[in-house]
Amino acid sequence: MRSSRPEVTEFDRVKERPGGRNARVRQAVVGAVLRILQEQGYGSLSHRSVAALAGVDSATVYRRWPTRPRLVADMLIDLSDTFVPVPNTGSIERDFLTYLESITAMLDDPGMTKLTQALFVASIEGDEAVSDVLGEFWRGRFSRSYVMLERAVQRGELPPLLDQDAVVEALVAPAWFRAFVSRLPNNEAFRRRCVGNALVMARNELCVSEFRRVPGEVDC
Amino acid sequence: MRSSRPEVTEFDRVKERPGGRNARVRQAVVGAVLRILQEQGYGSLSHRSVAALAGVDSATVYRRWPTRPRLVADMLIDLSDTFVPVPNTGSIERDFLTYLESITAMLDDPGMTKLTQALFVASIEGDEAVSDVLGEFWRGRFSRSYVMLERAVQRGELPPLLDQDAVVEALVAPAWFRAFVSRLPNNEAFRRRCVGNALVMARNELCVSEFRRVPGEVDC
DNA sequence: TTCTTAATGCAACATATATCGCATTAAGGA
DNA sequence: TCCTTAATGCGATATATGTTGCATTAAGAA
Repeated sequence: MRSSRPEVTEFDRVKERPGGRNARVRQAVVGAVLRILQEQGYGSLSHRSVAALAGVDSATVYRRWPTRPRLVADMLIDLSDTFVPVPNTGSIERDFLTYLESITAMLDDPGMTKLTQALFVASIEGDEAVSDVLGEFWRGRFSRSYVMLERAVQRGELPPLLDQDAVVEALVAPAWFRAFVSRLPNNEAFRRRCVGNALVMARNELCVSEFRRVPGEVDC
Repeated sequence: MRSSRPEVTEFDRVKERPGGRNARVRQAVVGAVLRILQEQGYGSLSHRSVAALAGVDSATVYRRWPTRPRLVADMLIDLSDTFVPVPNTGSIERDFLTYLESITAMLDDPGMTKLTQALFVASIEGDEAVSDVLGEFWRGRFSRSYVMLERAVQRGELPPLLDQDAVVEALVAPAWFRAFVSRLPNNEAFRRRCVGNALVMARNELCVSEFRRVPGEVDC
């Protein structure tokens, strides 16, 4: 079954007008979305509220961003600055601890908490395209931290790493888990334990990932 | 400033009627919430849809559960059966792997995915009381898995553990992180790596958590 | 400048969500 | 059994959320 839409040649495509008013409206809307999310949270994000803050008509917002998750996803594309700076202290232990402290500070900051929660909800409520955008966003954030690992390898603090995701996940995943799932407290002892775990993992990566082949030697 | 509500004695408290119709309505509503969440997801959960499926009036649902997150939280209180069985294979390595496979299977199952996502959204959109209920729910789920650790300690596979949360988090937090944040693929190699990491951590817990006091001996 | 037309603003409209008053129902006690 | 009254069902109402038609505006090309 083919669509009932009449066939069109490529020349029939809509002429887009990316410059001028088009871009101005997008900038205003996207900025309004960010402000509303940080100051009030996802529950206060509506096409109406965004339109009012951006100074455009709500019908315009509806036409270009049919759902709330798309508003969030499009806002995110412009959010190029990082939330979390990647430290460079000269020691991988201190780098890890500083980085994790920044992550947990971000997860505790009210504005960032609201924004992060909004990304979660948008990712869940949105369609496949939206969750792809958000997943790509987070992967980009965390891949920036790989430079910490590379510097440590160059300094000889760590062996060459096979899987950088694995080490960064060991460092930060428990903090996210506590913030959003178990809601256990996120204190200094907890962060030190995560740092120690990530370090052990990075130093014994081969052994850890293939533990089943050398069952007696798991702890290296 | 005191409330304008007239003072009341304890005897004036509302007489509750927990049995009979009261309980019947609650059971019908809570069951409807669970069905809607598993079959359609949080986006389809409305007081109207719940009322229709439960066979009660929507005003009744509004009166007893003013918000959607409260519907979810109250449903959860009745959900006493575990999502994830705790294995007992006789080997902590196999226990860990089986348990993590169950977790990831749960995170992949469509019905459970919708339900879990709904818990997330409800926790974010709801008030403090709701997120407390959901946090308590998850902590209860994961504390059931401590028995795996205790059996391993009794068998002599693991040393006595100081912090069971830490080990379980090392095992499961990366899977949650991938499912909801980075959306990286969740394959066999990944799960084995998580198991190996949790094992190393459990076997070197003291060393890991206090790495800063013995910097040269971090890898034990 | 003038012309074409995509995009906007505006208003009317439709539907969904939430609240309230009131008559009716039924649980639990006398 | 009858009585009291908390809880429900029903309808009216208010507000929020989306959609559509159309005249107007302004970007980009001639």
